[in-house]
Amino acid sequence: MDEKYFAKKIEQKWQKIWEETGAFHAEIDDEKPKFYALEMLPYPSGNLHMGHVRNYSAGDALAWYKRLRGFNVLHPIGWDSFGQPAEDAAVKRGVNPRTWTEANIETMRGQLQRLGISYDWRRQMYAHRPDYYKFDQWFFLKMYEMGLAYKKMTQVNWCSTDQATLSNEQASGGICWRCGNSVTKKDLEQWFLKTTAYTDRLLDDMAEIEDGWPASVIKRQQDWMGRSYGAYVDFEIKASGETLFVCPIVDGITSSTDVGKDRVRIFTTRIDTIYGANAIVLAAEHPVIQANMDNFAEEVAAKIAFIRTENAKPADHEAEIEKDGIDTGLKAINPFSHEELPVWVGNYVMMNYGTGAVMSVPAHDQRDFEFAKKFGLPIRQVISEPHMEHAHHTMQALALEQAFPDYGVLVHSDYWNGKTSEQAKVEMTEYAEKHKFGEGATTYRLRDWGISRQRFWGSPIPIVYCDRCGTVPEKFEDLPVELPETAPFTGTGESPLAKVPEFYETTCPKCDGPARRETDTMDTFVDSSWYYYRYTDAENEILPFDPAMAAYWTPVDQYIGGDDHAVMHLIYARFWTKVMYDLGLVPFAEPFKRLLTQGMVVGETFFYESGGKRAYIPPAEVTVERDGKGRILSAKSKDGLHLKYAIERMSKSKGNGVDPDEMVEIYGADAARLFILFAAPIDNELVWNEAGIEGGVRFLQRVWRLAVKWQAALAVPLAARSSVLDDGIVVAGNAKKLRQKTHQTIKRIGDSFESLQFNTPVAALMELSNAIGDFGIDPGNATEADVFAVREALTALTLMLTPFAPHTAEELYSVLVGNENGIIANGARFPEYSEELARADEIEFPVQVNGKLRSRIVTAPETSNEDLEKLALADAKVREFTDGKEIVKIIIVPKRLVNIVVA
RNA sequence: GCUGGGGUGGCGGAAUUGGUAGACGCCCAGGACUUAAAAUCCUGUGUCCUUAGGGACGUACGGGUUCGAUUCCCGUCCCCAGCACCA
Repeated sequence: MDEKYFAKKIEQKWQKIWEETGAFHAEIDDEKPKFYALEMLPYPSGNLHMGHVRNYSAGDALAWYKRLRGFNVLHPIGWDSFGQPAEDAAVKRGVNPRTWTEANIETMRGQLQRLGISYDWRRQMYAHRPDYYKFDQWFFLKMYEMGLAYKKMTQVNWCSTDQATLSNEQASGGICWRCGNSVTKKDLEQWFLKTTAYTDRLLDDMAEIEDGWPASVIKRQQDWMGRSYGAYVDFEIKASGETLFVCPIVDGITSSTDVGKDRVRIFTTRIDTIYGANAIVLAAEHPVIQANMDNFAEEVAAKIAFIRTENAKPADHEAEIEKDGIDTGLKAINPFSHEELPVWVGNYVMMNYGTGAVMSVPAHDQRDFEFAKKFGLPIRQVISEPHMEHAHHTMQALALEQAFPDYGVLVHSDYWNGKTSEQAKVEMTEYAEKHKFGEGATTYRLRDWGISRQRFWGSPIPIVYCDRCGTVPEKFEDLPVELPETAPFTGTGESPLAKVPEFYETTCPKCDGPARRETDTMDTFVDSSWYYYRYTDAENEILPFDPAMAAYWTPVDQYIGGDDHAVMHLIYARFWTKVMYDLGLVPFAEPFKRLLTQGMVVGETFFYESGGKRAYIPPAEVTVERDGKGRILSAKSKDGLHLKYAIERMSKSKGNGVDPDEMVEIYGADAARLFILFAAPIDNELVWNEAGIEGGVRFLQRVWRLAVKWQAALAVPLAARSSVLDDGIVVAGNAKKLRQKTHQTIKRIGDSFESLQFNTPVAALMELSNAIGDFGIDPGNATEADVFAVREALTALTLMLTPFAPHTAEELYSVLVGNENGIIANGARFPEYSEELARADEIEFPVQVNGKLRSRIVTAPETSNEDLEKLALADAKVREFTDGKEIVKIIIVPKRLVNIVVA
């Protein structure tokens, strides 16, 4: 053992040993309980960033902890290696996406290895390699067979200048992110997966996992899927005096929108308020409106067109949009009251939710209320507060200052008067069903998952178009449909694959005639929907994985990753698992038992604004003036420019990133990992500050020096001694106190891991090492009991340090145990704590007078209440506050405190 | 606006769910060692008052419950995140 702590030396040494001994190779073992620790797989952009380091340090700490607890741990990693940046690199720099991707993976794997994360490297999966994406295609065909994959016409964001389809983000603000010209909508046939067929299960199965998932993620998924219970109601439509024009069935709209040529279907969650309807309001894009456009008065048509254009513009989330609309002149008949209502178009009714049509009940819906106020429509209250008299309601409604959306008792509703909202909702829905003008209905916000991408760097969709047979799925045995070596990359137009005849020219799997392949590729969320199953059987060529292997390892016991994947990725993965359940591949429907979302790693950024965009200056090139509290007063660039500053997510483009390699080079992997977990609770945002990491190094050096100091005294190998002291050796004084601290710490750290806290156990380790440092007895004068206590403390410290600083721990452990086989091969376990030893034989009782701390008495924790009372009352400092006063009562909390109440 | 999570020293953060607020670390100051520096070690470090012993105040703010509140209840303010006319 070196006198000094050389991080790099021991890190390289143990990384080599781990690799040579296959220390982290996981194999099925029915003797041991399994634990599947999973972190979200990285996109191989070229470099690891500190967010990755945080994520993987936490996952690795947990994996090590579970190993030490005797679990058979699966801890794998892979590469989310399909996606746009590879293709952008091809467009910009002419590099082949495959070459670019493989090189990046190589770099990042090296970085992860230098951090010493304990992965089973044999199990890596690479989304972009045919042996993996073959099974993206396999799943697609299965879903096609199940009727879950289908093709339909939809609108996409389209930039006509660039001839490119854009994602919503790329079309943000209604302008193309690349060329700045305005974006239009374009119809395109796209493949969809029927996530909506699973919405109820996605929502209902949350009951299974809600204890193990952050409440915020559960909530966001619920909001995202947006289930609401209500009813459809059909209103007959009349064109006042004229014939009504036929309303065509338009694709892309809930099929239930169009129930007939002369009816319009609305969705409501409040059918009980239907007698209060004053109008039917349709979205400007509603098919009934579209069909009658030519028929409307000029100003009506103009207004509708205007609203439609406004709707197409990107929404400004800051401003509240004012209600707008126009009476179309059409009339609708309320099927309950038979009242004739005007049909309006309103800008607040959205075509893509429900049926694109609502009944407007201003008295009981705030939006309808605002609409009615603006256009002077009547407001009729039909739900009363239960205590109010019937006669007062109409008058009151006129005076309403806002809508009354609560449940209550029905009034002004004929037959239904006096019923509660709850009753009326059920009975009125039944009535509508019976009379065939409506039905109970549940609507969702969630749409089907569009997976077509007009890109090269993704898994080809295994479909063939044949003039004779139509749309034909590729045969399973002919998978994978492989990407060609390269394609013309322009970054514009349709999929690059459409320009590669060798790719798209094929024969029909059915009739062998000439046919053309689908040239779109799949969304990369497909890859990440099932990769964690592939780890359990990474080289299977027949199936995505062997169900028996997956049955041992999955479901994932702990998933750790960024909060930003709370909705999309985690819904798709849950959806995929449910499909797999239906296919009989897995015996459960929820893939992740527990989820931990870590906070972002952020840093200071400096920038100036030009043309509405921020131009960033790397912090290293900025002169910063700070106040005594460390807050920034001003910042100047090299050329004297005054800069603005913020705290933002670390990224290359903002120049505020920290290079993990640099951290490892300067401080060592162990210090970097330990510090990033220590610096803040895992779910908090972490503002990176370089000074802190030095504290991490100092701590490891301190531990190292303690080991060096005691090495000679502890020279007898651990194995030669029993783990319990021989009878007859009395452990007392400092040794006893140290043992106490050791056992208290063992308990604390164990508890912390179980509740997924990583910052507090590091603090506890620091305390324990401080306690060893403060032991007060030199190795030269140590008794056998002293040596025992120190050995116990150092051994526990070493083992409990393993999850945070595994290299250092391995090296220290090898010294303690006298061999270099490693912690795992030695069968080391997380130390056991003893309640008995952790108990202090003297504790400090605070003594309060009237709830204020006045003194402390030190005595045995078991001291009786009577004795505590006596001791407290006799205390000189206490008497200053009690003398001459009447003692009302004395409260004693066992093992906690004494509180004397005086008058 | 709605929903969720927060507000504790100069900073990051602890606090066994009602019982000594500020663990641990960073920063800063002083000291030891050194020719010097680095490293290391020691001491101090919530605010105010006090010659000392000590005292008063203190967990966003205002109330309340309690012997006792960072913790529970009511009200207000502020911050962060998500959603945003979802009928």
